[in-house]
Amino acid sequence: MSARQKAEQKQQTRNRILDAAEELFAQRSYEGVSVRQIMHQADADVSLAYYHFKSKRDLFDQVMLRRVETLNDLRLKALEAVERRHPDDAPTAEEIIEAFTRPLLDLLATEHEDWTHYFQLIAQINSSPEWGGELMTRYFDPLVSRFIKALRKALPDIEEADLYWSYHFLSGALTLTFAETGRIDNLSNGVCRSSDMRAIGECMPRFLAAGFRALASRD
Amino acid sequence: MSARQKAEQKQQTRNRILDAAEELFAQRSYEGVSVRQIMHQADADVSLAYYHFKSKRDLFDQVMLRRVETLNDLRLKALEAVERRHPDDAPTAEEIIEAFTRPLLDLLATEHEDWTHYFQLIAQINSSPEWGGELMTRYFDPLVSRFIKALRKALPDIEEADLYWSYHFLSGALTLTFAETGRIDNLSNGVCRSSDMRAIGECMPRFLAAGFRALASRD
DNA sequence: CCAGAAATTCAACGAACGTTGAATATTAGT
DNA sequence: ACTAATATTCAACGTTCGTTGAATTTCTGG
Repeated sequence: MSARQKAEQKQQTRNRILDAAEELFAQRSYEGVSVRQIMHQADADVSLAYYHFKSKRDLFDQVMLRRVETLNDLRLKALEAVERRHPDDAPTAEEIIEAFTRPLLDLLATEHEDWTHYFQLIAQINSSPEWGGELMTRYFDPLVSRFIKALRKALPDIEEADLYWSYHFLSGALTLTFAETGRIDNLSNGVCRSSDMRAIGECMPRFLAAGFRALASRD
Repeated sequence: MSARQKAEQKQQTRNRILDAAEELFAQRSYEGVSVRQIMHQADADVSLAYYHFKSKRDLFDQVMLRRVETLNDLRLKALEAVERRHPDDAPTAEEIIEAFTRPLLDLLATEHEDWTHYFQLIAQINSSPEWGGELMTRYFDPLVSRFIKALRKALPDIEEADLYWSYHFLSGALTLTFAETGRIDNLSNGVCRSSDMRAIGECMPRFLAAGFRALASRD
């Protein structure tokens, strides 16, 4: 085995640990899961966690970091693609929201197993007062500011506060929806399914864009 | 001290424990808080928790139950009041959403200390796959079904699935907003404040009603 | 084939966990 | 004042927690 291959195997183990941690953190929260449980699921010794990571908290941070860059990249590219289609005028609010949403839909549709736990984790963090303000800001602020700028251009009449509140409502709807908690399955008696990304893609951007426009138009 | 007064004092202790548990559960999640920490904050001995409650989990359930009836009552009354103002025609979607939202705004505006931790707790539960589907259904389904029925009447052209998805988006926006995580304060650099119930009352129902209407109108 | 680095396992630490049974303090009715 | 019930405290149980240092395996480069 070459040194190259060895390094790859180390990454493999590291990723197995990250996978296990991601899934369990998403299901039962940070404090609700022990390092032992994570390492059992990863099929590795407990102390190996502390060879690959500094602490439980560091492991959590690496779980977050592993995917955030990919996600932010995809979303940014989607936004730039939309803007490239509008060299002169501004894109519509719905197009921008589409760009913000589509990458999540696509990832969940094509690589569901890889991403579903991550989005569950984001949802829990987003609505936690302990972690929400701080972590969401750290990981998503640059991208979000970029989208808000685009939305401001699409809706020139909207007031600043209304713009931020609109995004906040969008954020709540998004994170809950992509967390796939099964709530809507229960409530609708099976009429809607949490995992139905096609249905979500159809109605969510329309719903949210209409909300933005309602606050943008004076009355 | 009469037997009556004694019973009241017991309730006082019980409520002190519930207050402490509510606040800490809301801030750091169920597993993130120990019974010892709760009883320390309640300024009482650890084992007193097990005199008043069967277990940690039972304590959690009683925290949920203590406020849910009050809340559901207020919301139901608000809906009935709206319907009484429309003996012939149907209320608008915005009026119904107002009735769903207003009680929360009022409680947070007038008794903020009492209710803020409860709404934080609801938000975390709502977006947790472990608890979300089950608990939200148990505590809120009857009321929510009642509101959805009213919305169906207000928007006769909406398809069933779109109606449930719309409510789902509303639910996400609502729970995140009332959780007051401080996220919007960071993002907006102080332009918006999580605790500004007046601002929320102004824009949230309009935003959400427009979303519902956008899905109700064919295109 | 051997030296040495890298990856993994073993064994254990003190601390904190949920929970319990017996002891104690407080009070109401007689 | 005595009793019985209720409310609260004390002391401890077995378990699990996050973390660590030393031993051991695995493998590469010389």
